Amino acid sequence: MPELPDLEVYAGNLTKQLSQKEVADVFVFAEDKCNASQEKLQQSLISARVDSFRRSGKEMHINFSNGQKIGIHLMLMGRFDIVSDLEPVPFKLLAIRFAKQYLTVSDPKIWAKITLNPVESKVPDALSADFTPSYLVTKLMEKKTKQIKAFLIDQSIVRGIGNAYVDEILWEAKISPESKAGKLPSDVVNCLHHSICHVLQRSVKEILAINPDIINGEIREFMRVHNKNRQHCPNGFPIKVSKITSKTTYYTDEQRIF
Amino acid sequence: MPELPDLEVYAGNLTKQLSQKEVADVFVFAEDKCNASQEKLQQSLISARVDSFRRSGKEMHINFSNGQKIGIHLMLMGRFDIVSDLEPVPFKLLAIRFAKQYLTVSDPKIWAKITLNPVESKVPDALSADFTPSYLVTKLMEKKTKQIKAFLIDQSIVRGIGNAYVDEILWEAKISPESKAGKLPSDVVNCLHHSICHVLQRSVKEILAINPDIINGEIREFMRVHNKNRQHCPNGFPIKVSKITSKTTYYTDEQRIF
DNA sequence: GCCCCAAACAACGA
DNA sequence: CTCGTTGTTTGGGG
Repeated sequence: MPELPDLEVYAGNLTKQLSQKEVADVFVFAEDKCNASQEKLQQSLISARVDSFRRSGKEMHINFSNGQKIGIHLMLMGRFDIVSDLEPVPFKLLAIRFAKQYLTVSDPKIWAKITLNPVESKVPDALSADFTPSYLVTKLMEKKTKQIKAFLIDQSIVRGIGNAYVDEILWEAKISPESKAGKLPSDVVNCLHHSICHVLQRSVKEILAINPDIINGEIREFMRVHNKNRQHCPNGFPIKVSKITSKTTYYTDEQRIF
Repeated sequence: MPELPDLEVYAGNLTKQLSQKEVADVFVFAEDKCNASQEKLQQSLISARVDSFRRSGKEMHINFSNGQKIGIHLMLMGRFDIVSDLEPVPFKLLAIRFAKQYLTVSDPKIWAKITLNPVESKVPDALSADFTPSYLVTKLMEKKTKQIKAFLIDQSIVRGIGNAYVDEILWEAKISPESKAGKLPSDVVNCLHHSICHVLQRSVKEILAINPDIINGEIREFMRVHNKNRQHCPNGFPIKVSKITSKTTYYTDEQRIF
């Protein structure tokens, strides 16, 4: 459910709520969703303090004062909660106990993944400085026959863009999702790069404006086209729905195909 | 160009013309199209006699009296010729000299392939006894999501059917080329098996009736639907043309989709 | 709304 | 009308 902007806001709020807190205990409820045992996590984390929560692509990274890290991928339905009692939280995968509260990671589908000390990805994050226009050009040429929508949500090309925000980005850039990566003119590529950064950063602000303290759930009401509740985009064009590479896609006739 | 029925007729005619003839010499004009050098072929074949030419899938096999074999795949444009002088034959890949004539294999695209002692394929030939209805059923289930046209021309499933005859077969069986392999009812599968054998064997006779001595070139004028010169099939239905898995396909609305 | 794998399909070259 | 290789898309499952 959460995509990059949601996770970005969660990171700030979780950092605000939990930084400097000392880990009292760690519980793993689904060993097969974690690359380390409960014992290993306890050894690694107990008595360390939280430094920060940082988003990396679609994962959340928790950095601890002793240099240990935890990576969490929420997949489709995972969520964070901060609770005083574990009992009421259903579908728990992980809980970290602090003095008088717990951070839980839960997922009714049990698809979320927990990683102790995840390796740094070499793929640029969509909001990182190394995701440059020239990197984008190079990859577009390498993947010239790939549909631009499939290209942008491919986490091995750029990390963080998901199926909802890619529609917003392509709509803002006025590019049809079916365009071939290798066919975008260079002015359109520059426009696309700008739209990626602009849409994602603007969405962070829009989420904060609606729910400044959010650490789970999604806010999508501000979306321009990837939005079940709209029939028209802000320019008044009717929103169309179809499947592009098996994924539900919202777009309008304003978007040019290349 | 040549498909199974053409090759079947070539095999009979080449056997008729060349069997018992003794190999005087062998010339290889394109070493990269052959798995053996000219010297190796000369050592293997000189002074052996031709036993027979036999079609195997879309390949021609020449069997020699000393147990050696040559496999020839003509690909799209390759051809056999029997000539008294090599000079006029363009695009030669291979020539076998007999007492006073040559058998040549030529190909303007240089795609044809020559194989000394090809290994026997374990995939059944479409006209062999091991291509049974029950084999067909098994493979249809294994490849259940594959389009039936793509299925039938896949040489790893059954050898010998190409893009022209598959259209004739599917038209005779009244099966749409887009049908999924796994969805054919069992009576339709039996009908399909019968059509495969019937269309191919009948076409051998039709070619022989038109040109009994043919050893190259193609005869397609008798084709019911895969035929540029027809607008209607024999039943009067208009012939439609489209692309199925990138291949030109002729069919009519008589053919049911499963 | 996610990611993975296997299988099918498309694009290109020889 | 042919085949092989590579990369992309599809479909099913967790």
